[in-house]
Amino acid sequence: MSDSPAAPDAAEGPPTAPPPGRAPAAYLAALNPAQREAVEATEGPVLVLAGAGTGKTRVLTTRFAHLLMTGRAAPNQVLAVTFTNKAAREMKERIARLIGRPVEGLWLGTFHALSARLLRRHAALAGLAPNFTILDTDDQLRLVKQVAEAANLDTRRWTPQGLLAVIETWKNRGLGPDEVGAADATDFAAGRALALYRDYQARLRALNAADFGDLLLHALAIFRTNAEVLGLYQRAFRYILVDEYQDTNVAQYLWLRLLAQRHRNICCVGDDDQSIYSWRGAEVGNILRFEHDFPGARVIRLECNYRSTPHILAAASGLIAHNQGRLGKTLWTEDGEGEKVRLRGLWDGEEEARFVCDEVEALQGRGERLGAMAVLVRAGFQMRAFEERLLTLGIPYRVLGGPRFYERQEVRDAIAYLRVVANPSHDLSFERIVNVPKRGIGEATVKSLHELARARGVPVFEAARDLVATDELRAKARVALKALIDDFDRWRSLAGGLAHPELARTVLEESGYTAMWQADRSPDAPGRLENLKELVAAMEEFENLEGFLEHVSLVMENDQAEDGERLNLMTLHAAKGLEFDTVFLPGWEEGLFPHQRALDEGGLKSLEEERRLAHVGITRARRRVVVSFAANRRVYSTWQSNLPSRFVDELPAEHVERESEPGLYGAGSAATDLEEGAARLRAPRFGGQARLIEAEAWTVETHARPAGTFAVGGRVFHQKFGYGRVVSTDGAALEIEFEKAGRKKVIDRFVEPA
DNA sequence: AGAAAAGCTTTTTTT
DNA sequence: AAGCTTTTCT
Repeated sequence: MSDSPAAPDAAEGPPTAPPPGRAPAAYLAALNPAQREAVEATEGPVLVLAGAGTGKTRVLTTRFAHLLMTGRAAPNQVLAVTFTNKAAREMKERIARLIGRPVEGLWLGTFHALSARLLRRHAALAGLAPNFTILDTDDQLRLVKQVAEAANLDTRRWTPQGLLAVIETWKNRGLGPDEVGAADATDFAAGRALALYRDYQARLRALNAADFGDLLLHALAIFRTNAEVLGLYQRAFRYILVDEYQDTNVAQYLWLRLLAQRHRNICCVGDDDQSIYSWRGAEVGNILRFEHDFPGARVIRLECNYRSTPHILAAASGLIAHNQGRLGKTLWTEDGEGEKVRLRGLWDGEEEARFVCDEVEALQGRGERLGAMAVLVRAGFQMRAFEERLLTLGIPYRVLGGPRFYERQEVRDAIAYLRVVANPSHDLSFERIVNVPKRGIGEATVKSLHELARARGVPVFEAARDLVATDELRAKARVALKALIDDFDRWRSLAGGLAHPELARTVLEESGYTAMWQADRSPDAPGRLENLKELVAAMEEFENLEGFLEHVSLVMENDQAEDGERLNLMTLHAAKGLEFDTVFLPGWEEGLFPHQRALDEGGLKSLEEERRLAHVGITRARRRVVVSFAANRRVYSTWQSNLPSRFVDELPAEHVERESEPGLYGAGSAATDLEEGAARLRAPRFGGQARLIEAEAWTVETHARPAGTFAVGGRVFHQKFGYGRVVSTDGAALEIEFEKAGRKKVIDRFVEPA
């Protein structure tokens, strides 16, 4: 994010009048009518429902440029919010291209980056100093763990991760500890969760730190309690643009609503059919309720698709039409027919990988670019089979969306060192590296450090300084700790005279951190050293160490170089926003996609989200979609037989080319026993016609078990969980207390009376 | 403090 | 099954 110091109050001032009616600017002429409407509807609340491939980004950036070029707003009077730094960067570039020069002083960035910027200005109002640190996920977890342990929570029964998840849910909904009401209660930790949340927030404040959720929450709290500050920004931002509105959570919605209250010129762009992040707090409801939340809102639908062929579009539309809760759009295209969506059933996951990779080679042989093809999987573990096969065949590929650069252990360790150099009171960082590399400062030592620091209310680093002057510690630990403290003191004194990348290099050398990895003989050690070099190199772009550290937690990412022609391999989630000529969608099996866990835990809502995910997958393709499923798949240790996904049947038949091997529908079934399933599949194979009929008959049979076979209290048997008793029933959903596996929710067709 | 043993998990992921 | 984390042992 460009961080020009433009004060919001300086942004007030009469905008220059729009130029009198002339021929429409060239940038408008390039739009279709709906797009143009979305760009020109500058006043009042506007919801742009932008289906996949309908030119969403183009509308957003053109609208921004339009506001500037017509003089409706100065650059710092527009607030533009995105979800990822990548999206923000792209938008900035495209605006610059439209305007013809780079624009400075934009309030364009992610919710978090913008909130952080606001919060630095008004930190005191949130009880923080302006130089507060932003915790990453690792730090967060460590802190939650400390809080849980300090409160004597049984962390086996109630994991810190679980507690963090509860806290994040509250934060996503804009609830600080004092706003969590009875309705938001959770039975986590036997009702102690709220108190722990309070402790956690107190610890954050003591550390002068904010986690990601806090950035929004604190900004929100400031807006709510400080009319003056809110008014300042309400007046400053004449126009608000929001990208990916379907992904906003409640806190973000409230944030937007407060800021938009005065001018009411808020334009949200999104697609309810591409909402796939509810599990991390996104509320589809925000987009579904837009007209209600912003009365008088104009809704503009972008339905002309510039990406895919009619068959692909029709398949995607037919599928998504099975969802209930949606605003509804009809995508259309002027494109020529193209190929139907191909559908292929295979014996197992390996055969599926073989099939897909053969297809990739065949397409390559026909002159298709590898980089224009992608394999989109539901879950990470599916990738292994493809990688193996691709390596065998020598097809170059890249995996998108792996662990991010700044999430890597060695990068975090290095940053922790630098943080402690810059700020001795960064306890979490100090604790992280105090014994990395190993110095003989063990758990016991750290614990006493911690206790002392807490008792005296000083940073751990200070406590360490005091402690080494005493005989509290064992000689070995004391000497090591003393040496570390001296090191840090020395590095800090160096900080003035040394360029910060040079300082970083020195710290990593002298601390023994680099040496630790040089001595490490594991295969990934060289890569880690490489990453450390990259980190130091990345520092060059910042003016000083502080500047680097401020940005690192929010906006650092792995710049995956576009290194030539490679097949793209990624999860469906990671594919959102991308497009390819050819898209392979493997693993369309019940239990995998839709995922069993979504089915078990979230009911219809989750099923619909899974379906949206399928919709996202199909609409990534420009020209070719190949859907496949495997009858058998090895999941962890055991073989599992699977049915084709229900989504397969929801693809409209007239747009699908079924080319499955005979006999592959309907493997599995009540015969969860592998032998039986395998025997069925080894049986003589039928011709296409017969096979389909068999499959349908089978489907009817499995879905047709009469409801009410299971009464509360009845004893039942489940293939995976064993014997149990029915606790309650809710249609097809049974809650069963299993003798071995505990209480589970299962679907009735997976259990039988015992 | 460090090594060995035991245990646990395993959808999706940004900031 | 495997990889990682936590617990237990020395």
